[in-house]
Amino acid sequence: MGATSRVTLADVARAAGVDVSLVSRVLRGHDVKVLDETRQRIVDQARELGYRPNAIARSLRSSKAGAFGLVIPNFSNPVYAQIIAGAESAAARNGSVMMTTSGEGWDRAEWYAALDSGRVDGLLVAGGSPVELRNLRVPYLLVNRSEPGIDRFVVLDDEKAAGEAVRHLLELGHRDLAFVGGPEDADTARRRWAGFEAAVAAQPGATAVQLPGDYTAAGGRAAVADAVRRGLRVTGVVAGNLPSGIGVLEGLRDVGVPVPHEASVVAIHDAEIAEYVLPRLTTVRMPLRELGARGIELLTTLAPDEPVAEVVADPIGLVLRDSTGPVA
Amino acid sequence: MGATSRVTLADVARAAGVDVSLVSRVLRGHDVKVLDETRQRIVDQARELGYRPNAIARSLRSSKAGAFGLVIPNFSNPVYAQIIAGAESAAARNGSVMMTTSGEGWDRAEWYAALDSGRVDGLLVAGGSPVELRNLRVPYLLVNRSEPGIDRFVVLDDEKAAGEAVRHLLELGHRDLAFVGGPEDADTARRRWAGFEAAVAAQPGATAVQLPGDYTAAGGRAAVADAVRRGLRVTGVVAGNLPSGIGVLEGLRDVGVPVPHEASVVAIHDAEIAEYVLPRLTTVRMPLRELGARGIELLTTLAPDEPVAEVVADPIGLVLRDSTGPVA
DNA sequence: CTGAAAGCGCTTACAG
DNA sequence: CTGAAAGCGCTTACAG
Repeated sequence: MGATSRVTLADVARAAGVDVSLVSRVLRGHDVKVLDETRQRIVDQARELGYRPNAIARSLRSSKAGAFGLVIPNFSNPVYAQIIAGAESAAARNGSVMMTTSGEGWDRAEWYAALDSGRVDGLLVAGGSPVELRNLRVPYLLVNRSEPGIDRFVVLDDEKAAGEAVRHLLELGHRDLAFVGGPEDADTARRRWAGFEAAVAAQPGATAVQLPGDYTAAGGRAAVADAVRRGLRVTGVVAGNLPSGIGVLEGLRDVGVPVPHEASVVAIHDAEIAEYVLPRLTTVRMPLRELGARGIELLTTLAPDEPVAEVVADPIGLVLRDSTGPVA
Repeated sequence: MGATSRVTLADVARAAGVDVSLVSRVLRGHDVKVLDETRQRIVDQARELGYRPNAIARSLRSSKAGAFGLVIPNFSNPVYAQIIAGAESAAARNGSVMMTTSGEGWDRAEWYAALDSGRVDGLLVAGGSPVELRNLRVPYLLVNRSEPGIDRFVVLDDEKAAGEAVRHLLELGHRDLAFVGGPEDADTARRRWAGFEAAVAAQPGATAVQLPGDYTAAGGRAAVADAVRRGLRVTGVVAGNLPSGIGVLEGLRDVGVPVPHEASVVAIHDAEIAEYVLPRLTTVRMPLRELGARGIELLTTLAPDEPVAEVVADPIGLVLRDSTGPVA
């Protein structure tokens, strides 16, 4: 482990017989004009001693953390995994590490204070309470959500995605369509409903109804099962997200409606789990990686208080599996 | 955003008409004996100015990062979500933030250097190449794996878990048992096989066979399907992990063996996805949260180079669902 | 009870 | 081409 007293710039300088400032310049690979021999001595000694720059000291001096934070509500949603992957790649290109956290076990306020303390150059916020954001010093950006009164966010083109789902169902001949929504405070669900409704309205004779959901499998299951039991006529269902879609599959089974023979189901968002359910779930793939990457790019290029309201629209596309088919 | 020039201790000190050192002591809530009136003035001014301590400066001064890192191979495996959750809670209790990262997009060596630079007080390593670990300055601990030549790790009681799975199948009357293994380099798979074999051996007349897997659904599917096609007689299958188990379900369907009527399947590890497949998958729940939490505890209590080889054994337990039943 | 000083490990003008 | 100085924002002995 060799956690024995870290080697500092001063150690290298002493060993090489030069000043620390010269070591710093040489090792950082700056504009330095040094004798080849001196440079060699410095580089050799640095390697010999196993010198590693101290990021903390560098940060303090330069007021640059070399790190970005990503706040998510929890790690068990595959949607976040994709956002994280995109953000990590973009951060790497920037030479910054990505540090993702969900603040489980912390008091919200304390936790935000701990994050907002110079440790990161910017914060991507994909979850957590928006109230605390206002007081943040560090530049932040909402990803995959917008919030009234917050003028910095990147979202996906939820309307387009819902529209794709509807058009797929319409092409298969479905006319009685239902949308399983999300929780009250999810702006994504509102936009998806808007896209759903608009796409249905474009088809004469087609009807749109919204079923109350909460973005969970249990919610989706109950929503469709209840609706069918109450006599709702529906052959095409668009689920607001993946868990809902899986729930819808179960709900339809509960009430004896075979999928895709008597009803088709499409969910917004794609992830591996869609392959594992039965029938394999048709989805609309969303550019989540691209969203995460774009978030980091904006954080690195925008002024800290520059407003931004961006929509990442591509690539969005239907992933055809077994839960959709022609109308019976 | 107010990203305008951060407020420092010096600003508060000036406003309160005292020295920075006093402000530091008061705000840190140390042993300080101060006039109530002075303390009040300091506290008021700090709030008034919106002072937030700079974690970087504090770190540099105290050589304590107040953060722990967790390295995982990727975020899309639900097993890691549970480890992360446990680690975050434990870190919070310690007043430290947890920063999780997978290094996607980085060159391994560069990335380890970026992590090993004073940013964290310790590193929990649940993935990534072990070779780089040797050169690390920061104290680290392997979680959920062991590695030859590395004497710091916490693992789960994989043998016990496999044993539980086997005993469940034996109780149901199954005697021809198969284990779907993991990749060559997964020590967890070796331990699970050992536990499987020992438990089967304890039952006279029972037979154990190992099928080659790779911890993926595709691997599990191919393994059982091939085995059955080749004429292997098996009614009880233990899958080395969750994806394998889901694959086994599909493989059995491929070759027309109904589950649980003609074969039972149990997977090691439990997560929400087990509820979503058909039939719902019986699993052995592993203490992953506890593992993550224990990792952080050890990192905070152990000397940096103190060896540790710990097994987190509880709670391990069967989660009975629909993929197991009495022998036909 | 409070202040002045030193120093954590760097980087960046500024001299020479 | 190289060195000496200042300073990033803190904390912690040490004085008084």
